[in-house]
Amino acid sequence: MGESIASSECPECDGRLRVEGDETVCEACGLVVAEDRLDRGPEWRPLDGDRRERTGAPLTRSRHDRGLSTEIGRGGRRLTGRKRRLLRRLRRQHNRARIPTKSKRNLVYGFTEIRRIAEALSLPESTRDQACVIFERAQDEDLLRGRSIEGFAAASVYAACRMASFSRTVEEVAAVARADADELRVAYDPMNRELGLPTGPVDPSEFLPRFSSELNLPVRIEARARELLVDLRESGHLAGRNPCGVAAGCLYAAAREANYPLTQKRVAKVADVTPVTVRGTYRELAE
DNA sequence: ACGATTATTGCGTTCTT
DNA sequence: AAGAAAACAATAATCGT
Repeated sequence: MGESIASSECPECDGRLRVEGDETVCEACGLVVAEDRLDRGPEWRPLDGDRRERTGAPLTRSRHDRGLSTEIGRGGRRLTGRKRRLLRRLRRQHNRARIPTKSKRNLVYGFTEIRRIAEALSLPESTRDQACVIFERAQDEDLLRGRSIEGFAAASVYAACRMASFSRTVEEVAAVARADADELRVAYDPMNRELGLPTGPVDPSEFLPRFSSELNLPVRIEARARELLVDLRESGHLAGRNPCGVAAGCLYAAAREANYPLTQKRVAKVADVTPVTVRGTYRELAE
């Protein structure tokens, strides 16, 4: 067989690949491996009323005007002073007209920040756009007043990741956002409450691929850790525990089982927990 | 405000080289 | 024998309810 259609490992980090919407993304690093947005029927635009009469270029959620903007360039410089002044005036007025209201301005700012965060986290487009949807809903529900836009931008990204089973910790998001972890939480809580986000508890297995590849562990160890995880789940041992810590503990146990050299300290570090926590789930596994 | 989980710190023990 | 890693314990901080 010539070129295989679906290789199942990420070319960057060997993480597992998953199809999400039009994209094939790496669960570990979020790299978009393949994109295919040709002829997939009507564009996916949730929560957007019935305005589906437009046609044209693919729309993106992450610009307030969904990419349908026109700019007046400053290309030719072979103009007389009078025409240059005219053009300059036109350009200024045009740019003003693009942003009709104050609230739109906030949207623009929020979307810009979301783009920036999503870029820093190498998130797939679909997740980024989902974050924009969430942000816009939050503003429509008037959740923003008295709270920071940056916090909501970060929280939107965090929420979108969780909804895509792509969870990042609030610390990870806050690290690249212009908001700290507290701001993120202060924004996320009302969003989760008022918007009724479909986010169940975070499954520790969502962290296995990323941790595993950061530690360069063989795939068989990650697979074994996944098995240990379902054991824990079935015996009800992971209620209320930090999912990162549980994932780290399973990786450690799997490595030790295979006599693969991996210290508690190292897994604990990539999982952003302490060795004590790793040990906690490790001994749970020794039933 | 409460109970459970986790972090932190310190220290005697076990494993590796 | 020396140094690192894992285990243990007590207290403080944090989180979910």
